[in-house]
Amino acid sequence: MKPAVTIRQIARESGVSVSTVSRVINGSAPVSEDVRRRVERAIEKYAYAPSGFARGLVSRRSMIIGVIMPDITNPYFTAMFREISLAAQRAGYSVLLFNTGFSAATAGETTRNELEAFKVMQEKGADGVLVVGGQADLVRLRPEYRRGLEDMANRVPVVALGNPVDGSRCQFMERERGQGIYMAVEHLFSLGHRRIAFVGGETDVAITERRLGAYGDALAALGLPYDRNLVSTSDYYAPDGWRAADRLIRQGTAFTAVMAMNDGVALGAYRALADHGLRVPEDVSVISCDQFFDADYFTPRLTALNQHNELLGQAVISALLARMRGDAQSRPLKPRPELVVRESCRRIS
Amino acid sequence: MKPAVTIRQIARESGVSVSTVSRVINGSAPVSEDVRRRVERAIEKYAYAPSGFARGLVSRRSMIIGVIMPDITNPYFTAMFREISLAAQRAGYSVLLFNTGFSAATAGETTRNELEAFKVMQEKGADGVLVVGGQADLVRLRPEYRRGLEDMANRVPVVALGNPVDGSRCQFMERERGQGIYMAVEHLFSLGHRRIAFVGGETDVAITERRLGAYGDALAALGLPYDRNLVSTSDYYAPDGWRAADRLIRQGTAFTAVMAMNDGVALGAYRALADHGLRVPEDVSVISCDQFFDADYFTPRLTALNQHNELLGQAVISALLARMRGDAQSRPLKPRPELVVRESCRRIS
DNA sequence: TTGAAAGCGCTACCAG
DNA sequence: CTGGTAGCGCTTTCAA
Repeated sequence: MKPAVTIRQIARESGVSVSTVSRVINGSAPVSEDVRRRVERAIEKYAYAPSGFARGLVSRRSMIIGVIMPDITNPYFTAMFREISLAAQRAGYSVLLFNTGFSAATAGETTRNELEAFKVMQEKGADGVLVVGGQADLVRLRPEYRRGLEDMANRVPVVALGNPVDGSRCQFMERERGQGIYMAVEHLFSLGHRRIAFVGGETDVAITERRLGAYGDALAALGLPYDRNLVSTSDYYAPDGWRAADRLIRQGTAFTAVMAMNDGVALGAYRALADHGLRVPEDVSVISCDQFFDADYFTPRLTALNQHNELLGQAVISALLARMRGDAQSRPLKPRPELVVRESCRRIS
Repeated sequence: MKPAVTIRQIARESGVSVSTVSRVINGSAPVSEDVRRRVERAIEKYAYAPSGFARGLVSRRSMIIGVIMPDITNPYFTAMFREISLAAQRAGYSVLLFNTGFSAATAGETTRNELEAFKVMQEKGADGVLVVGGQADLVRLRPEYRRGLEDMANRVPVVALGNPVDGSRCQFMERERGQGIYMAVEHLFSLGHRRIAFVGGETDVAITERRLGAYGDALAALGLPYDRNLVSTSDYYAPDGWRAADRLIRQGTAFTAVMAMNDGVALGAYRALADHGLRVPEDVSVISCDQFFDADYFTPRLTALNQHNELLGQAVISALLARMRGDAQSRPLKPRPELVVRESCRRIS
């Protein structure tokens, strides 16, 4: 590897002082046209890239935004990440991504990863950090986590998408409060369904609890009884949807419709249903509470709630950028869920 | 935001010199037990995090690995990223991820993003960088790209997963050379299929060209004619699979099986087939050339080539880490594709 | 419009 | 085993 070229070499090469080179790089003060050109030529010639270390040391800015997520493999996070990354780049920032592997089931071990991420963000001098899900999504946080999060928030602006912790210095933003669930239950109800199952999601995770709560409330509002045998939780992916639906079917609970936590879970549910000779939507209707990318390509096309995760991602990064700028806390837009009716739900009797 | 605490404050607080604090932080020299404890207590008390800027400036290491990918939304990249991220973290590195949005169709604009990423990696002092796909995957590279890549490779170890460029300082690694395609074609052939369509993928992208080449070769080896009406390219996602398959059907070309570029494309093809009243596998068999996460949950379960993208991710990051260590170039393991027979292909007449 | 010089926080070397 | 100190490459006064 060639040794990196420094500002001094550029200065020497163009016959000016380092201060002047710095000025042309940052446009921080007027420089004569002639000098500017000479300097730019030298920079070009040596493919000079100013050292972020040195810059950061004096400017106290890294132009790095940290993003901490549990599982980039999950389309929900992926969709958000894409927006975050895009907005960050547009604003001139690079993104340091930590994929923590956090899951409620393994919180004992995976919390370490999150704490480690918090520490690293401070070390790298991130100008702002986004905590998306993970332990922040849990109903109850571990004390170490709270402390770690707070330590970080004391040093750098942080926006967390998760369950609010009061007295915290981070700004918390929440996902939908369950309004979408009402729409879904009502849709199913209007189609004649009375035995509506809920499938997928992990207990203790705020979003699951919230949706389950909304599901119960919606049933109650419609005068339907709440039957706990109709809820089969597991996790957020296709295998979990399969498992949860399979369990539901085997246990013999009668139902005519299933609400799946998201498209992944719905896919698994489709599969489990088919395995038991049940057709969608002829025998069972399926609706997803969180649409991913391919709902429109499922067979049958999947009726789903579009939670506008891209907008959520945009909202979260905007809030962080605003916070970094020191702007007054803008009222964050909370995307409103939208029911997209496709082919997986059917009117019955 | 509280001002960051520095090593001097820790030194003062624990009544020792900064050198000593540095020693306990880095374990770079023996320190008496008593002193070590005092220092550690102070570090803990102030939640001290050493400045990566200052450290990097002197040590010339950032403990950052850069990853440049075109689309984190694509499960192929996502699967690789997860492995990369995991291995990097294990080795003590953080990951700076650039999602460039590169696509062959918009190379004109998106190449800028890649070049920008190269520059940023140098500025941030990445200790190594991984270029996964993007323009590196194209059959022909733009000169600016080559230059940008080379400039970066002159300063930092880089491993690129893509079409090899000779005379380059980056280490190139390639994805499968089409062996899997033979297996797929043979499988279909052995099931009695003679009219095998190829769907999805963008022309000019190395992997597509390679697979198309292998497809042609396999047909030839089996004594089957190559009918260009049987190939319908588009892109790598479900909508593209739909479009390509739909076009194929509408144009009236006869076929009994389709090879889809990947699971996303296969999903779209399933959909297009269904839209035309064609059943899988009764009327048409479908096979995917690149299995993603949910093949086993499709209905019917999707027969696919497992290209072991996770292993690829591991191979790529291992190669980079080795390169960073200055190890001799280890012969990189190239995962061998594996045909996973499920339910989407059927024996015919 | 330009240059000189003082650090930013840390590591590493040199003394002791 | 410990402390002092010289930079690392840059930005930012302060003078000229």
